[in-house]
Amino acid sequence: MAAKYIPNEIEKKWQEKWAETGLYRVTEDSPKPKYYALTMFPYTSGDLHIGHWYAMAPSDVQARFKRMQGYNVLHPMGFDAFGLNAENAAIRQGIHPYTWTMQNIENMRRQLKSIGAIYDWDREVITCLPEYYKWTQWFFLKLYEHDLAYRQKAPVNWCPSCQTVLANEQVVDGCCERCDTAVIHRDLEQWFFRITKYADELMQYEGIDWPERIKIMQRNWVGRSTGTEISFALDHPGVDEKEIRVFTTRPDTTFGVTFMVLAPEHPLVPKLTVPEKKAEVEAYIERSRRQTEIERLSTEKEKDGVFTGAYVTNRLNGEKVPIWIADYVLLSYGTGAVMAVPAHDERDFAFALKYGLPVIHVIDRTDGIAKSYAMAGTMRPGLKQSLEDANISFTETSDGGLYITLRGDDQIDNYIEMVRVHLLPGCWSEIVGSRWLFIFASEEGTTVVPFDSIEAERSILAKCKELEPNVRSRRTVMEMLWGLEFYRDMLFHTEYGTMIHSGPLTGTPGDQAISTVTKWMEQQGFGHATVSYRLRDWLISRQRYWGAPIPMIYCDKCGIVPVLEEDLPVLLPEDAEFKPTGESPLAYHEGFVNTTCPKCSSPARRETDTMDTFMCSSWYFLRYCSPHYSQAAFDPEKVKYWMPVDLYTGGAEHAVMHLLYVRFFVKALRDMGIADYNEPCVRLYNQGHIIAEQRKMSKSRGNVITPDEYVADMGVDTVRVYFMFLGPWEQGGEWDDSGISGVRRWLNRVWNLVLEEYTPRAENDGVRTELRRTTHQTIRKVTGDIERLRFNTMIAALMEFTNYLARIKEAGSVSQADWKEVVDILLLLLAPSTPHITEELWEQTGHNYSIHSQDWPQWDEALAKDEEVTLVVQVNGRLRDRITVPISITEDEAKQLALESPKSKPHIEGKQLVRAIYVPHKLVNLVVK
RNA sequence: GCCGGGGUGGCGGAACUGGCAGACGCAGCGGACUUAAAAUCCGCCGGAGUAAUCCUUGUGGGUUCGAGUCCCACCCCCGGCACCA
Repeated sequence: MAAKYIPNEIEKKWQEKWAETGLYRVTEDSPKPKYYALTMFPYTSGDLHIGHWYAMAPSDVQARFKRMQGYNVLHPMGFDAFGLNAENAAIRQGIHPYTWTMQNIENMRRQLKSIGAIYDWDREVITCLPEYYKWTQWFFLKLYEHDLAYRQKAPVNWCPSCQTVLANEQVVDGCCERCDTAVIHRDLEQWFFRITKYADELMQYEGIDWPERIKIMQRNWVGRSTGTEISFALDHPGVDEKEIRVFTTRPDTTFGVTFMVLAPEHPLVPKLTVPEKKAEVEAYIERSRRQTEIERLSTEKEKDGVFTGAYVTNRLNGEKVPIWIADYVLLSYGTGAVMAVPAHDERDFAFALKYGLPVIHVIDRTDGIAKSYAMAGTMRPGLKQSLEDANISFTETSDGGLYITLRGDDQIDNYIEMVRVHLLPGCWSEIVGSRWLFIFASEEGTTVVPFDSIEAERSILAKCKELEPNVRSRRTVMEMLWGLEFYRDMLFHTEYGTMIHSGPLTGTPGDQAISTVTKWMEQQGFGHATVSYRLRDWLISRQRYWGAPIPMIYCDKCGIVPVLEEDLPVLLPEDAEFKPTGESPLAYHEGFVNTTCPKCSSPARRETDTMDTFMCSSWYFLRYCSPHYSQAAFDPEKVKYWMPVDLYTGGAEHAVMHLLYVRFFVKALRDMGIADYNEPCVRLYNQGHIIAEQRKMSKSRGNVITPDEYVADMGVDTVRVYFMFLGPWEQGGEWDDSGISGVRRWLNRVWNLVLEEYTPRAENDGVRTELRRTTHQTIRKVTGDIERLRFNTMIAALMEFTNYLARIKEAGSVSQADWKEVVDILLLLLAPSTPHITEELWEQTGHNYSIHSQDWPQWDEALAKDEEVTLVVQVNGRLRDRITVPISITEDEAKQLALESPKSKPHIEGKQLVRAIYVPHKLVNLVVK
C-alpha cells in the first residue's frame, strides 16, 4: 500500500524547495525565446478572495505550460498599492495608509505564495514605494515635457463622498465608480493627459489579438463621429467674437435651424446675455451646476433651457435665430454649441415644442406619406366621394370630419386639387408629412402657401389665428399641428432623405446630401468637414493623500514649473492629517507645500494633488522587467528583451480604463522615443468573474469568500483545478463549491494510480497500440486547450485519460515499461495544473528534480491517428445504427455496410433508395421514399 | 433606446468547419466492502413507453438528406453605452 495523499504536507515541502533552489528565478540571459505572461496585479484591499485566484491560478497554468514548452517565461506579481481605500481606512481606523497597505500586502503575499505559482518574488513591484513612484512622477514630467500633460480649469466630476474629482471613465451611471455616490460638477484647475491626441490610433488594433468585445467597447468609448463644423454669424453689441461654431453630424439639415443652444458653461454666455435675461440665465446656470450628473443626464427629464436674448444668423439662408442655453448641451463635446433642427432631431423637437420655437422641415420623408385633416364644416359636400374615386384612404370622425392619408406625389397633387374645389371660403386645410403646405380659401379663390421657412411660419400662423379663435393661444404652427393626435407621427423624423426647403440645395438626394452640403459650405466659407470624439482628456488630479504627488511647483514669478528630475521623488510626508475636506491633505501640510522655485529660487508652492492610481498601473509591466533598476524607470535593454507582453489576462471591467490608458501610455512613450512598439500587449484575454450572491465579491458587500480554508481543507492543487474545471474561463459564474470534492477524488485516484504497484498480467499488442494512440490524442487535446485557454475541457480530457489508464492498470494489459512511460506523460501533462502533487509523484517514481524543468510532451500525429471509426447510419436523417469500420473504408463499402445494417434494414425495406449521403469518418445517411 | 454576449438534464458544463446531443464532474439511486459510518470501488442516471419507438438544446417559422450549430421573427438573462448634436 502506498502512502496516503496528504496535500498540505507535500505542498509546503515543495514550495519551500522551489524557493530554496530558486527554481522560478528569471533572468534575461537565457538562450530560450522569451514569453511575457502578465496578469493584472491586485489592488491592496486586504484579503485575496477566490475571485483573485480565479484570475491568477489559470494564468499560472498557462505560464507554466509555456515554460515547459521551452520559453523563458516572465510571469511576475506585484501590488497596486495607492488609492482611496487605504486613506479611507486611515480616516476610519486611525491607521496610517502606509501601514494599512503594507499589512495588507503582507497577507496577500502569503496567500499568493500559497497558490504555488511561478512568480519570481525578486521582481515584486509595489506602486506606493518611493522607489516606484519616483518613476511614476518621472513619467509625468516626460508627458508634461511633450505637451501631453496640461493644467486647465474645467467643470469636472466631483464625488462628494470620496471628496475628490474623478476621471470620466470612473463615473458609472452618474455615480462614483467606487462608492456609488451621485457625482456633481465643479469648476476646478486640474491636470489632464492629452489622451485625445491618440483617439484615432486607439481605435486601431493592427497586429494584436484582442477580444472583439473589448475592441468594440473601446471604439464606442472613443466615439468617433464625422461631421461638419459650421459657423453662424454673430453680431452682438460689445462682443468681439463674430461667429459661433457648432458641430453637427447632419449638415444636410442646416436650412432647418430655428434656434441655437449653448452649454450653460459656455464662455460666451455671460457676454451674450442681454440685461433683461441676466437674472434668469444666471439662475439656470447655477441650478445646472448644482445638479448631480444623474439629474442632469437623465433622459426622462424634460429638456429645459433659457433664452439669452441674443441671436446668430444662419449664413445659409440669412435667417436670424435665437440663442438659448440648455444643459442637454455639453460643453466638453464638439464646440459646446449646437444648431437646433427641431424637425429632424428628437431633443430639439421637444425643446421647440416646449418653448414655442418654430419647426421647419428640410428633409423629405422617404415613405412618401402625407396627412390631412378635413375638419367638419370646412368642405363642400362631395369630398368623400372624390376621395373614394381617387382611391385615397381616409377615416371619418364622429362629427363628420375626415382623417386623410395620402400615399405618393400623385395622390397629394390630386388631393390639393380636391381641396381647392371643396374648401369653403373662410376656411383652411393643411397637408403635412411628405408635403408641407396650407390652403386658404376666400371669396376670391384659394391660395396655397408652402410651409417652408420661418417667414412662412409667421404668416401662416397669423392667418390661422385670424380665421380661428381656437388657435389664438398657439405660439407656432407646429404647436397647432401637434394638437391633433392624427398628425403626430408626421411632425418629426431623423431619416436621411431628399433635401427640401433648402434654397439652392433643394432636391439634393439623401445619399449625397451631407457631402454636397459640406462641399458647398466649404466653398462659401461657412464651414468644413471635421471629426469629433466622445473621448475626453484623462483627468488625473486627485485631492487625496495616498497617491503619487504630482511633481509640479507654482511660482509667483515663473508660473508653473516642473520639479527637476534630480529632485525626484517628491516624497509624501509621513505626518499628514487625513481629513476629507475636499482638498488634498497635502494642502494643509506646510512642510510639503512650501518650497522654492527650481528656476528662480524664490519661495514657491507645490502642487498638492496626487495622481490617479491608474497612472501607477499604466507602466508597472515595464518595471517588472527590471524592478530594482535605480538609474531610470526601467533598464532599456531588459525592457527591449521582454516587451511587449505576450499574453495579458485580467477582468473586462478595465476595458475603457486601464486597458485604454496603458495603450495611450505606450503610444506616448513610443512618440518620445522611449518605446519601440505600438501596443503594450500582443494578446489579451479576459477571464470572467466569480460572483457570490449574484454580485461581484467585495469587502463592502460582505460577500467575500477567501481561498484559505479550501486550501487548508483540500490542498491548493485541488483548488487550482477546481477553478479551471468550473466552466469556460471567460464566463466566470456563481461560486458553488459543491463539486470541489470531485476534483479532490480525482487527484487521489491519480496518486494511487501512480504509486500503487503495476502488474502486467495479460499483455496485449492491440491494447498497447490503443494506449499509445489515446496518449498522443490526449497530449494533442491538452496542448491545444491550454493554448486556447480552454482549461475546463483540458481538465476533463485529463480526467478521462486517468479513467482510461485505471482500466488498463486493472487489466494489466501492457508491459511495465509501457506503463511507466504513460504515467510519466500523465504527470507531465498535469504538472502546470497541479504543480505540487506532480512534483512529489515525479520524485517518488524515481525522477530527478524537477518535473517543472522537463520538456512538455510532444504528440505524433501519425500515432494519434485513429485506425477505426464509428460510422453513424441514418435513414432519412434519423439515427438507426452505428458501425465500426476501418478508417480507410471507401465510400462504396461504407454505403454497402449501411444498407446491410440489421438495425436500419427494417426502415429501408419496401422503400426506394433515393440518395445515400456519405460523410467520411462520420456517417452514412440513406434517403428513402 | 443602441451595441455586445448568452439561454442545452436536478446542477456546473461538453459538442471541431452543419453530421452519434448531454463528454467530464456534482448531486441522486442501486450494489460491493464494513458490526456501523466515512473513505473506496462497481453499476444506473433527460422525458414518455412493457417494448418497438417517439419526444427533447428559450419560443415560433425557414433553409438542408441532416440544425444546439445557418437564416428570419419573438421572449428572457447578463455585460457595456446612453441627451455626444
